[in-house]
Amino acid sequence: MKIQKEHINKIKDYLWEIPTSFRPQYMNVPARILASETLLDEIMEDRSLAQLVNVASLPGIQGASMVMPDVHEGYGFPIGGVAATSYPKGAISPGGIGYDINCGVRLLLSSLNRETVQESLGVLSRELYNHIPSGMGKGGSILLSSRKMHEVLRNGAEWAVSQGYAKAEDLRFIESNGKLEMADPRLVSERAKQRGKDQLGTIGSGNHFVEVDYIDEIYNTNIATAYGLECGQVVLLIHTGSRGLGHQVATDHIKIIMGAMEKYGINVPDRELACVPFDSEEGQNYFRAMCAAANFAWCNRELISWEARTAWAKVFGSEVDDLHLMYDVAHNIAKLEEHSVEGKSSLMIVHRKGATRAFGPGFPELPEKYLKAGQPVIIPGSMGTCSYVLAGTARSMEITFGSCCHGAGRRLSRTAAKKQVNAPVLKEELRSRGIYVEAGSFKGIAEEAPVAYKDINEVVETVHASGIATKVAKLKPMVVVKG
DNA sequence: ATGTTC
Repeated sequence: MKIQKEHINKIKDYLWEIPTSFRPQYMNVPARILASETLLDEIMEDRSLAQLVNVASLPGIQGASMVMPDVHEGYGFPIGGVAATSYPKGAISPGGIGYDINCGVRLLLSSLNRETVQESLGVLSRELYNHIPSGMGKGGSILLSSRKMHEVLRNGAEWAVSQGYAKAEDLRFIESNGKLEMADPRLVSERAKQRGKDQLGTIGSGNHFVEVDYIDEIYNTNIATAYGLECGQVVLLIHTGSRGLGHQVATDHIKIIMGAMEKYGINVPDRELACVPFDSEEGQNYFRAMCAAANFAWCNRELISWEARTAWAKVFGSEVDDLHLMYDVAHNIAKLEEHSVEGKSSLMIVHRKGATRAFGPGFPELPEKYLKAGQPVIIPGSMGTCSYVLAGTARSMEITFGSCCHGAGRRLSRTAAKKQVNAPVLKEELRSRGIYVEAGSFKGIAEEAPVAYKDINEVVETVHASGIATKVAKLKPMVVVKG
């Protein structure tokens, strides 16, 4: 099934729709695309839209299946996708969350400015690289006993605080306070726990990174002030997830759910969309295991922050009590949330895969000082390009179930990128532009080259212009640490 | 994304 332009209707600027009449035999709702004309052309080159149409067939799906402007194809669901299903009988589908459960990003703020750190960048990049293990299969300095693993899976970021690795004030600035109460560690397999036991405080590989940036431009002074952002300020960006543990949770439960579908009479057009009713035994077991893996990921980002703070103190002096958490947002997760479709409000299971939550002003979970501004939305660009901070809006609740894009989004496969990119040359090029790259392998650099990604500016302009989030600040990189 | 095919 190849989707052509003629199948897509323009609803309004930046919003497109494939109606249910395209595949009436299985689309339960329309499929919607948030994109500029340019990005839509790019999106049509891979299988993203075919996958988006498939998602519209999920049992109990509400409103529309949706993709953000950074969408690209993934396992079953497109990455950059949002699907809300009715609670409690609608589908839960692990493919709608992805293998890297609670992959997410956090932003830490320093009190230093660009000029002050300039001379220390070489030392800083090496200290960060040495303190934060990166790369495929890499372990860290903490080895969790099975008792402690249980505590991490149960308590998330809170565990890091209880062990003295983090400040209690961090917790208020993490989505869901870094802990999903539904987590049940007993539903995480022994094998998943084994894979994860030495992975706290490690970034992994692929698009995961730790980056030092400075704030290049402020677009909205009021919101920037509420978030604590100033022009020229040095900040730290961390992007990673639940590592091998979350991957194993997804693997284990996808297998179980594939085997259970038939007994619930569920038929989906792609086996990678495997799903069961949320309130079924298999659905609950997956969801509770997913929550535990999400907690592991939050604890992981907390431990990486601890390592970064340690490296920071070493370079800038131990008297610097710096790097305060601005916010930590998940972009691969399912959440139970109240949303409104056609004027009727109800509880839904919101699957976000490569999409961040972007709740508007007044949302009670927000820290008090962000209440009027709305939820911070952190959007990393590709390596060496810029990143953005935006704020969620009331509008996002109307069109995207309170969601926004999560990054630049791939446009070339990893294999295609490796063919096109000369990694040592790229590293030199970035260095000549003042960007220090510390990476475990040239392979990683080639796969993450800017040419392999969409234009982050175009993606951010799209979400800003469509009103689902509002631009607050632009970040430019100085140091990139990768696996 | 991932001890990149237990």
